Amino acid sequence: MTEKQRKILDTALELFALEGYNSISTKKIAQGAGVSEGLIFKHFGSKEGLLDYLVEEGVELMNRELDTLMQISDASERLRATLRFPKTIIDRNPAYWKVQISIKFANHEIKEKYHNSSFMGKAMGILNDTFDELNFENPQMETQLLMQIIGSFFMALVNDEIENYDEMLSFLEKKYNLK
Amino acid sequence: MTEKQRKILDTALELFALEGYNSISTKKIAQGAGVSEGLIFKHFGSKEGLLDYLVEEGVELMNRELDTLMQISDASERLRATLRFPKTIIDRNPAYWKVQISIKFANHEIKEKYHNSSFMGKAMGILNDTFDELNFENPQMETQLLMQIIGSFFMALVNDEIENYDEMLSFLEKKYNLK
Amino acid sequence: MTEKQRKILDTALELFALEGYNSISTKKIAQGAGVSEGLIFKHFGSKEGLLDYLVEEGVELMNRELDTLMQISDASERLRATLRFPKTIIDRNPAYWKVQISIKFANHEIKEKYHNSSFMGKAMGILNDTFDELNFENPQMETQLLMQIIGSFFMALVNDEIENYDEMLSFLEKKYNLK
Amino acid sequence: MTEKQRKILDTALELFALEGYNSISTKKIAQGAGVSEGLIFKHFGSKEGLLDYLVEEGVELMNRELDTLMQISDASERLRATLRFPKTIIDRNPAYWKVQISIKFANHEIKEKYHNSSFMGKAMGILNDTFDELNFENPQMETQLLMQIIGSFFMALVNDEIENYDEMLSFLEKKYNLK
DNA sequence: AATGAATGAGTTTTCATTCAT
DNA sequence: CATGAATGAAAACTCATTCAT
Repeated sequence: MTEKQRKILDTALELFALEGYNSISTKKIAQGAGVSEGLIFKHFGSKEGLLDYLVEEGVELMNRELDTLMQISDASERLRATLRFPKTIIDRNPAYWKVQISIKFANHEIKEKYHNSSFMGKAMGILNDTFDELNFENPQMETQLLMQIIGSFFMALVNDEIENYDEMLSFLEKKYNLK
Repeated sequence: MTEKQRKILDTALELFALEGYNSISTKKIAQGAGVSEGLIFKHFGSKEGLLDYLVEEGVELMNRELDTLMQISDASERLRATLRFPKTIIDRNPAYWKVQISIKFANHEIKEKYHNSSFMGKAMGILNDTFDELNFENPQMETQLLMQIIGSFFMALVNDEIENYDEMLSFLEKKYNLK
Repeated sequence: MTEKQRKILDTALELFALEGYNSISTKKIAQGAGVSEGLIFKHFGSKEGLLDYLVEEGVELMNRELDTLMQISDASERLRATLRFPKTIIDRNPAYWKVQISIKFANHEIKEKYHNSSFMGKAMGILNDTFDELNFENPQMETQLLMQIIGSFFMALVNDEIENYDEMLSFLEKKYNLK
Repeated sequence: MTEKQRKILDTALELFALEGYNSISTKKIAQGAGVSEGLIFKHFGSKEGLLDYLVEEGVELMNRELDTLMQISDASERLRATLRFPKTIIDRNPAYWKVQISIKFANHEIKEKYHNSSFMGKAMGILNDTFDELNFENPQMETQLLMQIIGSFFMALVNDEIENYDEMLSFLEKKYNLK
């Protein structure tokens, strides 16, 4: 990957997140990245091809993060890490995830692309096993509920809509008997 | 409001929901509504004016639904109704809310408009009072968490992403000691 | 048809003929016609839609010219008129046919469109009947040959590649025993 | 000439014939030939340079074919060969002439290039001498007419628009007293 | 000789909006 | 109230061409 290719990706990621895929023109991306508009199409084929590339990158990185999560052997510890997961990975790579996730939630077409992707199933698998190990009464329902909660936290965090996230974490940990 | 005015609003609502505000042209709306493109501008000034009108309508109806919720005197009953709230109002007016809510969640600009609107505060007020009356330990945190959960249910429901919603409700009611 | 619509058609016809369909941009047409580029698409849908319209117009006018030819009752007279046909109709509507025919012969896609069109069959029918009435030995072959000759004259005339057309006509009339 | 150079020429010839010079991009040629786009410009300077090279090649080969025709000493035989000329050379080198000729007739710019080229004059010279030797009354007019006919046969043949070419040849030979 | 990254001007087409009727 | 002709700016994308390696 050439330097300019990377620059295009970074710029697009940032702009898509700020104003949405539909509102950002390829011209703006090119200007932001300091390259010619044509280069975007040379490298990514189309505006949607560029988006695909970004989404794919996000999926792969997310899968790697989930692998890390999965390797925590102690179930309580793993559940605690899961609750902290949104914040953890956003903190580790702030700009990147802010935009990746806001793309995901802001956009119609992308939601589809993401949804078929492996990592949702993987995440549910991890959670289900965890609740199982911890002998929760209804691991399946617990999983489903927590997936919703974590999803909504992801969205809230990238939109800076949560101030007292730490407080919320303590609160949740108590609910899940982790304290 | 003339018949054509109403037709424009209904068509726009549906199309915005299906493909997103940015992807729908005024031409498509006009064709769908069977009116001339000019008429949209005569009545609503601009495409954004049309959107504003729709959002405003949604806010007002939501406020009325919340008023109904608020009038439930028994706190347990009220909390139960709150959990059921997303499904209840969507069932009462399926097409309407499917689109109103999917507009809200799919779109950048609209999110802002909605967010400043009164009903979020009102909803939080109701929830806070309810948890208070029910002597929950930390009403504020409970409120914040349940707002997230309910929000994510709204989104899941309009996208038909939840199959076992009733089971989920039972599960939640148990969590909130309503059973 | 509004005045501007007609202006677009006339300008396009002229420019297509001068430099070929592919080499003329919709921008050039709009500038030449003194209208906005968008108007072309409002009225004709696409650049190809504009071409279709022009071709269709040509087919219809050609059919009408052939009807006139067909109404000549005397066979010798009709054959003489047929030989003169290219020049006759080009003289009657010089600019129009110059471009219509040069479009037809210069362009790949259009050739197809024209070829399926009725007037080729109609022309062959007229010629065949004529040679029949005049008791030519092999009317079918005569028809086929003369169609080729007339076609090549059309092309030569619109490209101003023939100086001594009248001489050529006399020569042909002798060949066909019309003198 | 390197192997890649030849591949470029062959690919371009074929593509130009299929879709026209203007509609074929250098990218398509490069892809079809399995070379980089840059190489086309290295070897031929520009897209038009590539075209020039192709046209020149065609002119030279055509000239050689005409030389062969010219060497037929018997005038009747030569005229017969002339009538068969389009079919003869197309059969001898089918792919090559199909495209060379369809380029010539399909394209504006190329027509000019061809027209100034030597072989048209040479062909007319041969025909004129032939009709002279055969004591036709008006060799010049005969020449002009037959040039048109042969031209139109070339075009018809490359477009597969003639089924009964042999029958047509017999018919013509009779017309020219060759039978 | 050959590649492939890069460009900038150009292409067709879409869009929200205005205005005379 | 309603239409539809008309606009101009901007959209995604293509193209021939250059150049460093």
